[in-house]
Amino acid sequence: MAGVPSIDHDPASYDRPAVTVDLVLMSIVDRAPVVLLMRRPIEPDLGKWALPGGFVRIDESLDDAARRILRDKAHMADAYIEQLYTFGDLDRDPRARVITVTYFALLPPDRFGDALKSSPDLTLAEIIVPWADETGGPVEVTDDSGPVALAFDHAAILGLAMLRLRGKLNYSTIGFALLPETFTLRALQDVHEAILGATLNKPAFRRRMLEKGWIEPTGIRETGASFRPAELYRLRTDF
Amino acid sequence: MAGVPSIDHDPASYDRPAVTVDLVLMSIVDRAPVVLLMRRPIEPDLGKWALPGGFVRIDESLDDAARRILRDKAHMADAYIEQLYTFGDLDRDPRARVITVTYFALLPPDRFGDALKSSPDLTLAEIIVPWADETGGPVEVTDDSGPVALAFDHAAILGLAMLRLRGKLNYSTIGFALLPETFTLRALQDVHEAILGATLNKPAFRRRMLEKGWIEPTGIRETGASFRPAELYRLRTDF
DNA sequence: TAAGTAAGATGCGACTCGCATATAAGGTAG
DNA sequence: CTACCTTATATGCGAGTCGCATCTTACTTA
Repeated sequence: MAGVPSIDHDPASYDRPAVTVDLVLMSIVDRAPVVLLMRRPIEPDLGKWALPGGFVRIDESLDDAARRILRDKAHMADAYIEQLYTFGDLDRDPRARVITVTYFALLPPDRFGDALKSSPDLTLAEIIVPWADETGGPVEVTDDSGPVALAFDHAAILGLAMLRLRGKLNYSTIGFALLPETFTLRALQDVHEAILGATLNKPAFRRRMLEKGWIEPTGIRETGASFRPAELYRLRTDF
Repeated sequence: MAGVPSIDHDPASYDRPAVTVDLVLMSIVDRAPVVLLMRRPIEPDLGKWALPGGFVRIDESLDDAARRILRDKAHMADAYIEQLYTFGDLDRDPRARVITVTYFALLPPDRFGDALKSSPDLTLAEIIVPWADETGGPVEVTDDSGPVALAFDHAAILGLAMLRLRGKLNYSTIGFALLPETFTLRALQDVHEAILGATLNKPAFRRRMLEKGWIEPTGIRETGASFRPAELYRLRTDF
């Protein structure tokens, strides 16, 4: 979708803020939500961890900028991506007035392997949500070596992403972006539980998912388990 | 809330897009949603109706820019205001690359009187939503003299505002911004019905609103009606 | 062949919601 | 003063949803 402003002056007559895009790239690892972070190579907040981001070029749309940064900085191929919020307070960067449009994307965890191998300045950090339900607020982040210091107010941006994700989980197919093409109902429930930070009732979850009509059975069953194999489902593409 | 980008180059080394803020100022008149529009005084789309908007200054936050435009261009005092979405496609304005952050606000209808009197280039146009439920899409707009031609793709922006408004109506106190300080349950239901474009069941609506705990009775009753007077309620401020 | 484990199904009580209907409280007309 | 009109407010009931306990199924392992 594209909008057009109501302009009544020559745009060139104003000083312009810089515009950047930051990405919240999330996944689920070991039943916990994680986010891709980059170590900042320069001041300010040198050495702290930050969301991957970059400037919007004059000849690319915001969505294109988000996809370019996804590809070049986060080393990811295309993914489900969605605009989150735009941050425009003053003094967000000591060097210049910067407005940042944030996007968030969801990917299966195996999609992060190449990115993490390509650079030691990338990490997948676990998100700990210290609030419940619709409360909102900043989140905390940890990796293998303990709590992670986030640059700027990226904890608040991550909190907004978690809030949006939780809100959309039940009335959109957003959660399936974290799963491979075929999956079991148990795997789907694990994704929901990780995002919501709560355990769900199995029969009720199963009923709800099947009644939504989003998924269809493949007729194939999981293999390898030492117990009754679960049926594999896929997201329907024919609506 | 304020975010800070991940910057790894000097911001000054890039060409910068212009950034504007557009406002979707909505109300309810005669049980229909309406929006404040300005007639465009210049090309492009001269003479068409557009959302009030303007450039973001280098020394004001996005939220401050929205409030300034609300005051100066729409002639409104402060109001409940909320960021909607940011539009950043190319060629949105033939004169320059422009990124527009949209906000929407809700006001009781009497708050528009001064603004409409102050300028013949302002109008309150009725919004006709041609879709139901969560579908989304552009809306149509009419005023006393029939269908109104909207500038650019402002019909799509308005559609997004209606979608957001409908979505938040049931789990936030957003709808109360359209009512005076005290109101009857019937008036509250009229607001909900106008926004949702559907009639609601009266006992169920009343039960739901009272159970949410958002409102409290004032002990005062409506006067003037030639039938049983309704109790006046107010939005609780003590949470 | 029995035991163990998790998938998948079923039945039930609590709760919500729409709807029909009943009662209450004013004004108005005679 | 009283019957009547209109809308506010309350209540009771059936359908549908959801959580939960429990039962059955299917596969591996000992």
